Order: sequence, then C-alpha cells, then structure tokens
Amino acid sequence: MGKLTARAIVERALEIGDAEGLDAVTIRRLAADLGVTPMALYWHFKNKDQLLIGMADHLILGFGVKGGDDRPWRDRLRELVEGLVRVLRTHPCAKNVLEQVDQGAVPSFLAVWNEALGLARTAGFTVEECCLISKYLLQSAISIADAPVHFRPGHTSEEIAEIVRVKRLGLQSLPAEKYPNLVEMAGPMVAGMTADFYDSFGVDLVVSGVEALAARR
Amino acid sequence: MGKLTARAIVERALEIGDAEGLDAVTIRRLAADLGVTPMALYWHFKNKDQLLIGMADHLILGFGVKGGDDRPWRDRLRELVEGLVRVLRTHPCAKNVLEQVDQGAVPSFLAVWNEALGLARTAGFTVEECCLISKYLLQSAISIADAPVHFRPGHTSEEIAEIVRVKRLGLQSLPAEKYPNLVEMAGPMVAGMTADFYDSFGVDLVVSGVEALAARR
DNA sequence: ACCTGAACACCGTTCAAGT
DNA sequence: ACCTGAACACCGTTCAAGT
Repeated sequence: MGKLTARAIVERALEIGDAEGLDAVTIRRLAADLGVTPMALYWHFKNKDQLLIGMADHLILGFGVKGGDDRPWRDRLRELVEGLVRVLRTHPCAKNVLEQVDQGAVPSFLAVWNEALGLARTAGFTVEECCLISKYLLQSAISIADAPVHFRPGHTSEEIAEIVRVKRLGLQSLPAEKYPNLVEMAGPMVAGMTADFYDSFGVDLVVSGVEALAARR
Repeated sequence: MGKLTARAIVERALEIGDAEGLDAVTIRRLAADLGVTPMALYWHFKNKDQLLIGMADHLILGFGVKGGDDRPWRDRLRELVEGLVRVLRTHPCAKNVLEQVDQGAVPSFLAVWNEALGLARTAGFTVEECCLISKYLLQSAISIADAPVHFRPGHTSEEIAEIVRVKRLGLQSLPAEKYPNLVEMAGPMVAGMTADFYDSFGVDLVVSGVEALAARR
C-alpha cells in the first residue's frame, strides 16, 4: 500500500490545501487522511513549518530552472516569470503556502531567486538594484499567478458561478458615490479573465518595468 | 481609564502584531493585554476575521486618498503608490495583515483600489486591463512596503545586527555551485537598503511598467 | 449595552513507549 | 527506523448569565 513518505505527505497536504484552503491543512486532519496517527508526521517533518516548506518546495520543483543559455536577458527573464506563473497557477493554494513560509528555506525557490539575480545582474543593474528587482519579480509572479476564483479545481461550474455572483453583488452594493469605479467595473473585476490574458498581459506588465529601468541607464 | 472600544482593541492588536508578529495577536492574549475577558472582544467584533479587517482598515486609514485633481495620471499614480508604501512601511505587520484579510471587506482599501482603477482608466487601458493593473499596483505597493528586517521598531540595533548576521550566514553557507549569485550577493541581499532607496527605486519599477504599457498602445 | 464564566471542539507539540 | 498513546498548553467560539 502507499507507504508513508515525506513526499506522500506533502502531496496529500497540497491536495487538501488546493481543494479546501490552506487552513484545512492541519497536522491532525492530514494524519487522519493518511490513515495514521498525528505524531507519525513528526517523524518525517520536525514541525508544521517544515511541512509547509516541503509543500512550497514541491510546488516549485515542477518548474525546473534552466540555467544559462545565450539568448538576451529580456527573453530569459520573460521566460522565467512566465514559467513560474504557469507552475504556480496549477495550485490554488500556492500563494498562501509561499506567504507563510520562510522563502529562504525553500531550495527550489532559492534556485529561481538565484536565476533572477543573475539575469538582473547581466541587465546591468547595481547589486542593490538586483536584490530589489529579484525579490520583486518573484513576488509579482506569485501575485499574478494567484488566479481569480474561476480556475479553482474541485468546484462545479455552478458553484463557481454562485461564488462569482456573490462577489459581484458585494462590490455592486457598495456606495456608488464613494467607490464609483469599483461599482461600475464590478462585473469584469470579479469575472476574472482567461488565464492567457493574465499570463501575457500580467507578465508584460512586470517585465516591462524592468526593461524600462534598464533602458534608462 | 481607557474604555474598551473597537478602536482601542484594533490599536492594541496592531501594537502586538508590529512588535511580536501577527501570530502573537490572539483573542485571548489581546484580551489579557486589555485587562478584560476574551469574550469581551466578541461584543465589538463578530469574530477574529472582523478584527483583522478592522486592523487592515486602521492601517490604511492613515493614508487619505485624495481624489481627482488635474495633474497627469502618471504623477497621481506615482503619488498613490508612494503614499501607500509610506503608510504601510510604518507597520511591520502590514503585509501580513493584508494577506490574511478579504481585502474587499476593508473600506479604506477599497477607496485606494477605486482610485487606482480610475487612474488606470484615464491612462487609456481597457476595463480588463484596469482590473489587472489596479490589483497589481496595490499588491506591489504592499510587497515593496514589506521592509527588510532593519526598519522594525522594538528591537535594539544589536538585536537587528544579530538577525542580519544570522540571515547572511544562512545565505552564505548555501552550496555556491548551485546558487552562485545568492552566495555572492548575500551581503547586500540581507543588508537591506535605506527606506528611501526602496521607496524611489521600487516605486519607479512598478510605475514604469504601467507607463511602458500605456505608451505601447 | 456591555461584559463575565463555564464549556466545547479544535489546534501543535513533547515525551515516553512500543515494534 | 518508524509509529503509537497519553498528555500539555494553547487556540477560536458559543451560550447562558450577570449588571
């Protein structure tokens, strides 16, 4: 039968987190799902923080950083952000996991960070600027990947439609004289767009900022 | 004596969160600090989520959104992001609070969001683009405001120096062949920079992206 | 209106013990 | 090496009751 391994634990934890939210990922609940005592998990992970780090690492491992090639840094930067967004997008709880974790303790995240640093460096920025830019790039990818309600798996389309409806009503019932733009754009705001739009326009937005500053020096 | 009011509760909660981290903000701990029974808080806030919303609202209330004036949207956009960053910077737990909260339930946050939407609209973006851009702008401001260790109040400079030292060692002891850039730049990476650098360069980065895309249409 | 007391169902985690 | 059992110190929250 499925042996209790660190990997199996992490994967089950991600399933729960994706389907029911990260709050549902509890040592006790997770153990019950795995048919095991809560304490059994402590043999594989020192504590819950380490489990979360394991989850974060597993998330990003799906995105293998391909090291140096000889294309211009703009292309490689765009590819990095696009790839990261695409991978994170497959897990609804990705943003939550990465927020709760000490990112410096996640090996696969460090690999991406290292790559971003290198790219910024070859773009000609100062060391301090590279630090800020690399952090900013990863953070932006995470927030862009944090999809609106629609893409969540594990929900029927009726459930999703209902969630969207409630959210839209919430915005539309706001005082229109205080938040005119929000009320007016409530529909599109809440509707979310296709993942493609997010990927291309969102990534454009982030990458363009870096390119603009690079061109300015 | 200081009466128990929603405002007093929120302010005490923010003090605890800033000084000891948001995890330390617990209904029971907060009540104890206020010299009151845990249940007393439930009269003023329906549950802990509402308390967090109150905290988030209090954070951003310090930043009054000044509505329409006639300057070009670029200037107003930059001012918006700068102002938001500056206000959030005063509270170490700001990012954490805003992450945990349903931002659509925070009135003062909605006001900023509404303003950002309007600015994006006058910049000539489509409705969908405005939605993405406004979310992105606020999210970026939050992440830029999330200062490196240095600015934290409530710590002596020795304590801060120690924290930085540990963090730097953590990076430097990484395998240099796997994360060459991280190891090399560990110093500046962890050192953090002056708030001014963050404010100007960070805000530049974000705003430049929007400007570049606006110019492209 | 505003607060307390006692209770409930949950947490993460430790520690000794089993195989 | 890998897992269990019992216990500890915490949570958020409800509900009835006090003033």
